Amino acid sequence: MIMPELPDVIHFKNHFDNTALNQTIEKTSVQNEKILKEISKQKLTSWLKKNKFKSSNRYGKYLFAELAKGGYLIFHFGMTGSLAYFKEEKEEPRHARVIFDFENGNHLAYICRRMLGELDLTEDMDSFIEDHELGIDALSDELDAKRFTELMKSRRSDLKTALMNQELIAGIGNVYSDEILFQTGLHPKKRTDELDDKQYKKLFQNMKRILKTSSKYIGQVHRLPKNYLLPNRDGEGNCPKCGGPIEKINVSGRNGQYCPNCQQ
DNA sequence: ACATTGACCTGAGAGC
DNA sequence: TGCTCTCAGGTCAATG
Repeated sequence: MIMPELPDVIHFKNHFDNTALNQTIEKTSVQNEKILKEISKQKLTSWLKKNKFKSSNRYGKYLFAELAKGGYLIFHFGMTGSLAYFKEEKEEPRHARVIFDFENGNHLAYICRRMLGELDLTEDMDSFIEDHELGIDALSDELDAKRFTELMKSRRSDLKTALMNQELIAGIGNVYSDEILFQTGLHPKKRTDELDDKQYKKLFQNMKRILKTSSKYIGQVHRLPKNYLLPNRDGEGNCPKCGGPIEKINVSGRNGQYCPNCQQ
């Protein structure tokens, strides 16, 4: 199953860009109004009527679809959200909460099984990002090792919690924080003030590399590099580096996984 | 300032 | 086969 973190949202963005851009939206069907949360069904449907998705931007775990007539439709995927473009009505995916019908007869479904995601509208991306107190995007070119280190050290918490804090760096969730720490050989509960600059640089480089690499193989974990922890989650999977058992660890209420041998 | 806990929400899959 | 029930972990809010 896909847990929508930054690499997954890159994947959704690619799908969206390859299918849904520049087509007139004829109709928007809201199957479950609770997914809108901040906006009304009327506002959404009227805003999108005869409009077009002009481009898209990803920020953290959010996808902003720019509308030809101004403003942005914002997709947040919660834990179980995704997008699927389809042609025939009978192909409509399960748990589709909102469906966009295009002039060409095709459709885009916003799927969200557990209803923890949200669709929203905004006039301005920057103010939305500010209002939601999102930190710098994890893959932003403006984020370098120095700034990353400063951000991480600004919180006195454990590494895993700091990595997942969207106010510091936006985009990393439970799965990829585990992977980044695993690849760097750091224990999830190590404190942010226990690392030196060299270790932070390594952590930073691994973060960038893992997020980029993973985005190419969403839904096909077998194609990930052989030393990744990710395919070994949830099961009797062993550590791909030392062969030892993967253990669960509760960090800030999250179910983290790590190798006690490789991550001291 | 940070940690902890619970609420939101639903269904896949485990276990019996 | 079918029932029950645990569990998944993104984000926010309340409490310690």
